[in-house]
Amino acid sequence: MRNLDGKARVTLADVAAAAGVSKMTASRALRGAGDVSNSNTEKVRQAARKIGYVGNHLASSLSGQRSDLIGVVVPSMANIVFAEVLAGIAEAIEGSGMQPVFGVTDYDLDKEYDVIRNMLSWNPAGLIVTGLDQSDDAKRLLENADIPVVQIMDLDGTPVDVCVGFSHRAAGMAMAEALLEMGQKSIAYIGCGLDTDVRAKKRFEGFAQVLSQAGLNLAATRIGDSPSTVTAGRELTSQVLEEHPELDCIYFSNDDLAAGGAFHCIATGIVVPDTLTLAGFNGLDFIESLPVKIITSRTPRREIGRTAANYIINAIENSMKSEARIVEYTPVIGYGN
Amino acid sequence: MRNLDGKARVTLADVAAAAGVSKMTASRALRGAGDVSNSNTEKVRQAARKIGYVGNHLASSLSGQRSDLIGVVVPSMANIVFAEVLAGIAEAIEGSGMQPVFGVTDYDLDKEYDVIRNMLSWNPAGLIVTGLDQSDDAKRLLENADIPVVQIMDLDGTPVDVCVGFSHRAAGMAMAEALLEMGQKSIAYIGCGLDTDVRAKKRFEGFAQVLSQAGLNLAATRIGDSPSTVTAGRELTSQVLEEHPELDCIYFSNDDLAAGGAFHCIATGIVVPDTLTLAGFNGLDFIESLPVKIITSRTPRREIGRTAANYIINAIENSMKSEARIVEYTPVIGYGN
DNA sequence: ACTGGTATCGATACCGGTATCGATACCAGT
DNA sequence: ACTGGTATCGATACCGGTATCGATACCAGT
Repeated sequence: MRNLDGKARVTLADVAAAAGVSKMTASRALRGAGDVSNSNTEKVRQAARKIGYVGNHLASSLSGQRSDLIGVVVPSMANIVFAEVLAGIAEAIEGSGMQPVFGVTDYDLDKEYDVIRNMLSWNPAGLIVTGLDQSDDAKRLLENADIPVVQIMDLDGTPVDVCVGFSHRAAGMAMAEALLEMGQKSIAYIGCGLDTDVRAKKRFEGFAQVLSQAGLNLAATRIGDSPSTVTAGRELTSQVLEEHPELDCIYFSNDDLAAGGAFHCIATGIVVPDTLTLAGFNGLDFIESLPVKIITSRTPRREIGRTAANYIINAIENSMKSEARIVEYTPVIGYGN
Repeated sequence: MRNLDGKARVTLADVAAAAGVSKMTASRALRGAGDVSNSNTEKVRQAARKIGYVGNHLASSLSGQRSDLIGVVVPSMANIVFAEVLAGIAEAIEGSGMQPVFGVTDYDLDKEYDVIRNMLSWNPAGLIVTGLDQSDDAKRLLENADIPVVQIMDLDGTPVDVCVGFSHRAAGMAMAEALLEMGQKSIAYIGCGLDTDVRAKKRFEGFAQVLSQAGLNLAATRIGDSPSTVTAGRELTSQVLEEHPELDCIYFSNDDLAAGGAFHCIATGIVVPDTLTLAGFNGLDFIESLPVKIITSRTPRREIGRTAANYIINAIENSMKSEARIVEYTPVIGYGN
């Protein structure tokens, strides 16, 4: 790396020399670490500005035995939900001097282990990991990491440290109750990728449980292998309705699929929600703008990201790991927003 | 950080001791750097595995004068387009030992400068930055960074180093030509946030230029301040059509707005595309599943991310910065996919 | 004049790796 | 027996910061 003049990198030693103090004093002055006179602090700051000192996070992190990196592990980036989580994290981190690094697991436990392990080798200040269902090996890594670890987006399980999210099981149950209360009788379920997306599966289980407790069986269950896309939702809905034209309600594993269902209904003239009620999950922004009303559970993705990042920042500033703590959100059921 | 037994971190020195060689030999063996006998290589590998050595990227990066971090700067994470770019980057990086770090600029030039500067202080191996329109200060940082820099998603301007993307101006022009060829006469434009989203603005300019060269003025132009959301698109479309019911075509600054327009039409019974043609930009996956056909320009977001990351990885492995190079994609106009 | 406390500063060691260079051993060729 | 080359290894210095501890100066109180 070169500085603005194309010379070799400007180091703290250069600043110290320019200010006429020792490296140590320069270091303290720039960090505001105290034990420096006002006049020297000012001299160092001016020198740093003048010669364009930037600082080297690698060095300070190595020396300080802790980096300013915050590791974020998400299952997918093709899903707007996790992108919004990252947005919340970036928002909370901004101005704190921390830097978020991310890894994608593709809903694969082995890959997740590798990603976590690789992240730990950066000595991050904290880790934000999606979900509670890591492999045992991965959990052990997290437990022994000796840094704040926040597991997000789920509550159904035993957190390693702190946990910020909501219960998917409860969310599925709540949706079942809401639909039953609306008087739905012939209810189908459509989902995708339940073998890898454990949280979608939890919702499904909670949903089915409430129905069966109410003495109702799912009129149809259709679980696809493809990713949860609008296109898949439209296709699966078409298939299910062909076999079960009598349905009066479909619960989808998420809003993308549900939107696909809505599009199928619009295209084929099925009146939603009068003839057929559609329900999704997440409360994506565009749901409220759809030309037909579909029900969804609004989840606070961005807020979860923000809360998780803030927790880590606080834990670092107070240089301590708090006792295990859980922040629970409750998805709100409604028509879009 | 602690190892699996709760002891203090396992270092290379521990591995070396366990294998009965020097740190240097252990280092070489684990990196496959040569100059190590086969027997010692094996001993070191086994020792490392046995005591659970993980390595410390901070130390190796600092020592090696270059980190394995790849910095990624995007304007927003609430937009699925950039999330997909990140997905492509993560995909390409996987298994290379690199780690992506990201920063969000919120379309703010000052914030962008800060983010870039902050990233450089991590001595990244390379930088992927969205767009060509950084501030002069930020450009100077990039030019002097002495690492591969890839600017993505745009081609209209002068790249600092390598450039992977497409021309937004040309994309806007192409869409105008396509719509003219279809016989559209009374064309409106609806966009959001053009003062900050320079790429959307370039598309608009190219679009308007072709129309005016064809002797056509925009029948209406509506530029909102809100973010480009489906909801905003629906609302703005409603407003524009109220004032200009005679329109036969609307070009939106992106697919989200266009989808909002489509939803408005569906809700109010306007037949798309027979009565009103709608055109967007990006080719988001769900466009092809909409119950009405809208035109869009499909952009290879994921591929751009992948290409950019691969370029950096190659540049590092060949330990050289190639001459300035441009990878140009051409968005494909059509109905969805 | 002496004592104890506070403010300020810098020398030194260290974080955990890698680059560099010299040392050593061994071998083939003459 | 001597020479030159190659393979292998490790001592040392270094990357650019920060923690720690001791040194110094200065001041107020007696």
